[in-house]
Amino acid sequence: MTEKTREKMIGGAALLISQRGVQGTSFSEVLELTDTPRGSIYHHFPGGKDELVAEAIALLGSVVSERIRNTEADRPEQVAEAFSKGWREFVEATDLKSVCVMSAVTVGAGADSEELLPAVAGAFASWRDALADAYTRTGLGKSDGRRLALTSVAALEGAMIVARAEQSMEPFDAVQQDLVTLARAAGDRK
Amino acid sequence: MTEKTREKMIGGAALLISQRGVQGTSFSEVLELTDTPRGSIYHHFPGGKDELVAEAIALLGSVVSERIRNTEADRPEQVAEAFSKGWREFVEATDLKSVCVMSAVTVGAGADSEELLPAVAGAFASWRDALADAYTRTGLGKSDGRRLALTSVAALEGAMIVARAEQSMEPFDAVQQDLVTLARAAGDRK
DNA sequence: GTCTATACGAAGATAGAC
DNA sequence: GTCTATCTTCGTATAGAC
Repeated sequence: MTEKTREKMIGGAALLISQRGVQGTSFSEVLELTDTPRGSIYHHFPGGKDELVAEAIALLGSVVSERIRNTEADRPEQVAEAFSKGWREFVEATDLKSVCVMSAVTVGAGADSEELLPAVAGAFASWRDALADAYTRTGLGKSDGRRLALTSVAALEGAMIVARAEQSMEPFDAVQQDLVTLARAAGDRK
Repeated sequence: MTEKTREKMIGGAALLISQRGVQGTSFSEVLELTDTPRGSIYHHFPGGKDELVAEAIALLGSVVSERIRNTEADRPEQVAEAFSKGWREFVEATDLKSVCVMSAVTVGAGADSEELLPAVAGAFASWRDALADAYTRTGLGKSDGRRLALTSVAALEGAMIVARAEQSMEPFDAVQQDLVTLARAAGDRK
């Protein structure tokens, strides 16, 4: 079950990174959480920690953009609401102890491994493009769609951080409501 | 010049934290950047690294909330614009290599020192209250003002992260424009 | 208040056996 | 593929002299 071990490690790393940051996540913790053998790390990830983190980025990047693409919506505000809802569920499921993996990697990227930033940027871009698509499909103009997509991503990344710090969902509620307002207003202008 | 050394260390730590994260910032780097004597660290900060980080949080917390309180604005959108402008200048001045200290601490907080989170939460609260005040002073209702304040903080925290990852100011532009739109719309509803 | 030296622990990474 | 053992580096923190 080679793939199983590898996948488990990646998933576990993603979860830990979102809760403790990249530098706060050690191999030992990943092994313990995922119940995987220490001897396998450098077999599965010859590139070491950076490679593991890169896989976690890729995993979350594709999961989320897939999810965006599968969103069914007739109106722009439904796109905003669905996107926000996905993150909200994640944050609540982890007891307000998580931020987005992308934020965690971005923050820790200055120390070493600046090479991970492009991977994060790629994930952000894929989310933004998928969101922009969804917005324009529900009637927004191209430039409104792209701008709203960018704002949606940024605002929710930030909401997760503020919510984690304050241990409160209020920032989330505020952002979600305002994103819906923006989307609706943009839709009405058409 | 006791205070000088201490202040320099705090300022340098704040800058490094915003660029490399908390765990990515070592005493050695702070000392090198600020040209301060190694022997003074535990004299000035008997609580060790946590105390230094706590001081950086306090410093930035009060600087920013002070700045918000000194903003002159007649209309809500001017509040949003001024707040956004402050962060934009910071990000551009550091060559798109920084995120907010509060984000950096929040991300790294899960690993150890969960005790720093309340300090971050306090800073966020002070910004939010100062912003909410500014919004209501320009005519918004209490609940609109508070919600918009929360969204402003979250969206800009996120904008800094996405901008850092993508090495682009576009997320910033999008967030700023949308915040202004929201503020203006809220003002017009009155 | 500042110095040097050092204790102590943790983490990433490698080597070689099985 | 997985194991154990170990190397090396680095960071925080402490001790004690000046």
